[in-house]
Order: sequence, then C-alpha cells, then structure tokens
Amino acid sequence: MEVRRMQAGDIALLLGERVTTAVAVTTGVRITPAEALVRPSTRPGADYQCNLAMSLAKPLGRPPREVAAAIVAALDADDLVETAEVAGPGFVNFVLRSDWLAARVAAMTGDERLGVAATAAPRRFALDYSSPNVAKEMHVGHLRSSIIGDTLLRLLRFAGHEVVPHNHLGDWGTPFGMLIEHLVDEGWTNGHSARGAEHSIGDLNAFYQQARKKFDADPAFADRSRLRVVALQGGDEPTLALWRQLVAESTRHFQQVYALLGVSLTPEDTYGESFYNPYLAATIDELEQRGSTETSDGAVCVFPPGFTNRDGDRLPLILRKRDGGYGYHVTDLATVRYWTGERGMTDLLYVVGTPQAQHFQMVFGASRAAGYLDEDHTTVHIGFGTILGEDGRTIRTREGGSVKLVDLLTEAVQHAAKVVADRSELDSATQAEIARAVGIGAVKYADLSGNREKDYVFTWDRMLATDGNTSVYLQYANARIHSILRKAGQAADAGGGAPIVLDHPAERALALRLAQFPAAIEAAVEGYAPHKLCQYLFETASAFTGFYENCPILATSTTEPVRRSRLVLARLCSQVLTRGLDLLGIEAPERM
RNA sequence: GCGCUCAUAGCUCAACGGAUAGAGCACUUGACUACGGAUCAAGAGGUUGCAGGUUCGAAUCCUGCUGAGCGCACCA
Repeated sequence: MEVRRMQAGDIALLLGERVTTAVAVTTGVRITPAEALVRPSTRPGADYQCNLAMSLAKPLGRPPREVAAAIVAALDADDLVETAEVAGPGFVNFVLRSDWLAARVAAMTGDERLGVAATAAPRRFALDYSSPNVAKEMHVGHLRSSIIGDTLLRLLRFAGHEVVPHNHLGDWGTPFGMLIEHLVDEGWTNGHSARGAEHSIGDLNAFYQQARKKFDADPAFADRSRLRVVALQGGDEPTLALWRQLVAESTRHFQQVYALLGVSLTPEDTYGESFYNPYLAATIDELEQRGSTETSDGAVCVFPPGFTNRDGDRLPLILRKRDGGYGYHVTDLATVRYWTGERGMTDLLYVVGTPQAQHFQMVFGASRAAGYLDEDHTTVHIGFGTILGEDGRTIRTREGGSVKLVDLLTEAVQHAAKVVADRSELDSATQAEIARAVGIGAVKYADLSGNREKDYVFTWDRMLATDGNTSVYLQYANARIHSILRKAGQAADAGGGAPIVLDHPAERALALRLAQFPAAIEAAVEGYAPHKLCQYLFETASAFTGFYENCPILATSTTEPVRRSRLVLARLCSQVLTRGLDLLGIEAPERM
C-alpha cells in the first residue's frame, strides 16, 4: 500500500491526464496519468516534456516520432498548453500558457496550503526518531535521527496524515544495573548525592564512564550490577526510584537540546524501552502459543526466514536470554505489537541509522509472521548514513569521544552571531535571535539537503557555511522580499488581488517554480526525502534572485500594474520559502 | 565466509530508465548612481571505479571484478 499521489497540485500529472486521453484516442492504449511519463524539462524553451512515445513505439510497431506526433495531434490541452512539439527521438515538449500559469499562481495566493492538496487517503503513522540513551549526552550521531524525524513529522502532517511521534529512549537493560550500582556506591538517594552536590547531565556522562570502568575491572561490582538488572526488571521499588533519577536528569538534558534544535518532542512523546517492559511477557507468550518460538542454546528465539550468519545457520531474534532476562529484540517486537495493535497505526516508520537495516528487516519479518502486521500495514526503516570524521572513519573528537550536540549547536550559533554582527544593523537582542535562526538552520540544512541514506563527512565548514546552497541563502532571499514588502507599504496590500502578468522571462521562471511547490512536497513525502524539498527551495530562491535582478518592483520606471503583479509574485515567493523552511524545521526571519 | 550499502567535477552533493550528467564551494574574469553585495553574470572543470549484458535509450536495471564501509546469538 503506497501513499497515494496527490494529483491536484502536480502540473506534470495534469499534463499526464491530457496525454492519457490523447493516447487512448489515438492508439487505444490505456495508461494512468503517472504512466504518461511527463516530467519537468531541463531544456531551455520547454517547461515539461513527455517521454512516452519512445516506449510506446515498439508495442505499436510505429516509429516513435510518429507516435509522438499522433499524441500531439490528439492532444486536447489548449487551455493550459501554449505549444506541444515533437523533438529529438520522440519527446513531446510542452510550453505552458503564461496566462494559465499566472492564474495557477494567483490561485495559490489565496490558499493557506499554497496549492498543496491534503491527501485523499490519510494514514496513521507511528514515527520513531531521536532515541537518545539515558545517562549519556546527545552527540552528533543523534542529530540526524532527530531532525530527519522532525521534518518527516511536519511533512506528513502537512500532507494530511495522522502522525504520532515517539521517542524510543534507551532507558532499560543491562547498562542500568551498573549505573544504578554506581549511584548506590556514590551514596545517591532521592536525587541527592551524599555530598549534596547538584548532579547535572555533564556529571552523568563522566559517571557512565566511571561505572563502565568499574564494571570491567571489578568482578564483584559486575555481579552486583547483574543482580541489579534483575531487580530493575522485576520492579523492585528502591531500584526503580534510583532509575527514575537517571531518567529525569537525562530528560531535562534532552529537552534542552530539543528546544535549541527546534524539535517538538516532549516528555509525553517518550516511549522508551522501559515502556514496553510490561508487554514483553505477553508478547513472548503469544509467540510461544503460536509455536513460532524455538529454544536454542537455552535462549528463547524466533527465526525470521531468510537470515543466516557466517556459518549458514539461521539468525535468531532473541526474546529471552539464557539467564532469563529479556533480549532487546523482544522489545522491538512488542513495539510493533503495541503501535499496530493497541494504537491502531497503519504505518510504522523508524528513523534509525542504516547499519541497523538487517535488524529491522528481521524484526519486520518476524512481526509479519507473528500477525502483528497485515497486508495494509507498512513498516519502513528510514535509514540514514553515518556521520564520518574527516579521516573517513566514524566521527571522534581528538580525545576519542563523540562530538557533543550542544557543543555543535552552540558553535553554530556563535559563528552565525559573528556574521550577523558584521552585517546587521538591528539591535543586539534581535541579532541574537537571528543568529540562532541562522546557525541552527545552517546545521539542519547541511544535514537535510543530501540524500539521507549516504554517509557524510562532518566538517565545521559544512555545518557553518552561510553561502551557496545553504539555509542562509533561502533566509536571505526571504528577508529581501520582506524588505521590499515593508517599503511598498500600503501598495503591497493593495497588490493582494492584482492580476499577475508574466511578461519577463524571469517573472515567468519564478512563477513556474512557485507553481511546482505541491509537486515538491509530494516528492519529499513520498520518498521520505527532505532533500528533495531542499533542492526545490534552493531552485525557487535562485529563481527569485534572477527575478530580483531583472524585474525592479519599486523603481519609478515600473508601471503600477506591473508593480502590483510583481509584489504578488514576491509575496507568494516569500510564503513558499517560509512554508518550505518551516517544513524543514528552519525559521525564516523577516529581517537579518 | 555470507549478507547489505556505497563509488558521479579538485571538494561537498543532485539527477523520478530519457535529449548535451546538473548545483554549490574553491579557482579565473566581470556587475550600470544597489527595491539589502549574506547578491548576480560569465568561464574553466566529467570516459559517472573497471568490464560485459538488457533496452529504442543506462550514472540509474542485471552479472562479474576492484575499492571502501557496515551487519552477522544472549550488548542496546
């Protein structure tokens, strides 16, 4: 079951419908508008192109150019197409009518959704992202999941779907035995250490390493830690109280990062590993009753079909370990069971790094076999590449640790503040606000503008860049538009319902881009691909600067009707940029 | 060993099986009394890792090879 395409907003599909009809009339072949292979054209002098005739030539036994000519001859599209011409081996190039394009753009100006239709087939998405670990600081590795997830949340909701975000906190399992034992050794009770010092997450980060070190060096401590895990999983109240301290401390830290990042996750969205603990026994019982479990080396496992290890043996998901504790796999199965069963979600999305690809395939396979998923459910592992250091290996600081997310974000804002201070004449409080919007935006855009599945090399230059294809370029274009609108004053308002004329090529090029906004949203949603929206926004901002250079608005030489028309275009462009940036979780200041 | 992913300009990245593979950075050269120069225009830069195959058409699909990364039972 795929997300249904939103036809209403996509010009290519509109043309596709006309081609579909023409093809049926002239050849009798029945296709869907999407199969008409109409695409935006990159060739000068063509807005869209149809690639259908070449593929139809063979089955029809006619030369491709002849098929193309027949399509053109039968085409009924004079209302929106200026010219439709056969070109090359059998392409059909379309030039849209400028008055049609103007009307199309004019319709967007009165529309809150800027021409984007809400989906006709809304789905219920459970969206898993961010997923930091309790008692550890967030590092750059959490950046991608957090902001890709946040963007998908915004995009899917804008497209008209129901989305429930959930933060799968690493808050349970073996490490907590040693952490809690170490807490006890340090004399912690009821949130205070014996020394009375305030504990912060920074302390806890070091705290984790101390615990780890002790665990590795001291067998007695390791034994106590293992017993503590059993106590935790068994619901021992004093143990739980200590555990809650760790979670509370960490949650406070996560919320600080989310606030800085503009990620909307709240503690209410937390569905950590511990949340599924009460469901684990029932999950295993169900699977055992179905007869889908096996005992292997003393561990209770399921073996999803099609996965083998180095010796050709089947790969298990371990539900219950030999020592009686739960394996983490059962939590993943219980998660699927919960969101499809108890919450009635139709689509489960997991924004987790690509190294986990096989793990998720196994979990999905087992979940399907267990009946937690039926034909209408989809499960998608939205993988993303690893952030690498400049040496091409997993990123590390000089000390060998990972780069803290707060450090990255703070650095980005400070860097932006310097740039803003050099250029802006605004007061310092406003400048600080803008520096935040610019700095955080730059980090997010750098991460979102590439194909998410590829690894990428982290460089400060890349994260802090403020020229070229960056969020700053988009923000700057938008700020310029606002500047014009401010200067135009009353005239800008009066331009609201003014007719749009597209005489200058730069006006027309901008209008065409603006009209493609719905298609860009659709492409980003369909592929869970924020970079497609980034690409579109950059092209739109480029079209605007071309327009800006060539089409003066406020100059005295510009006639009143033209000025009004250009004001409408400029304002709509600002709305598109602002909305697009918002969907990426990036602010669009009116001044910078 | 098995499996998965990736390889595109000097660098960072696009390209939905379609025409002459596009941007940005860096580099070179320019921009009229500037609606904001965080800008714009132009130039140069490519045998899409290699070799076959499928197709009217391949960076894209298939096979093999080379190189890199990742995953493969009680840690999450």
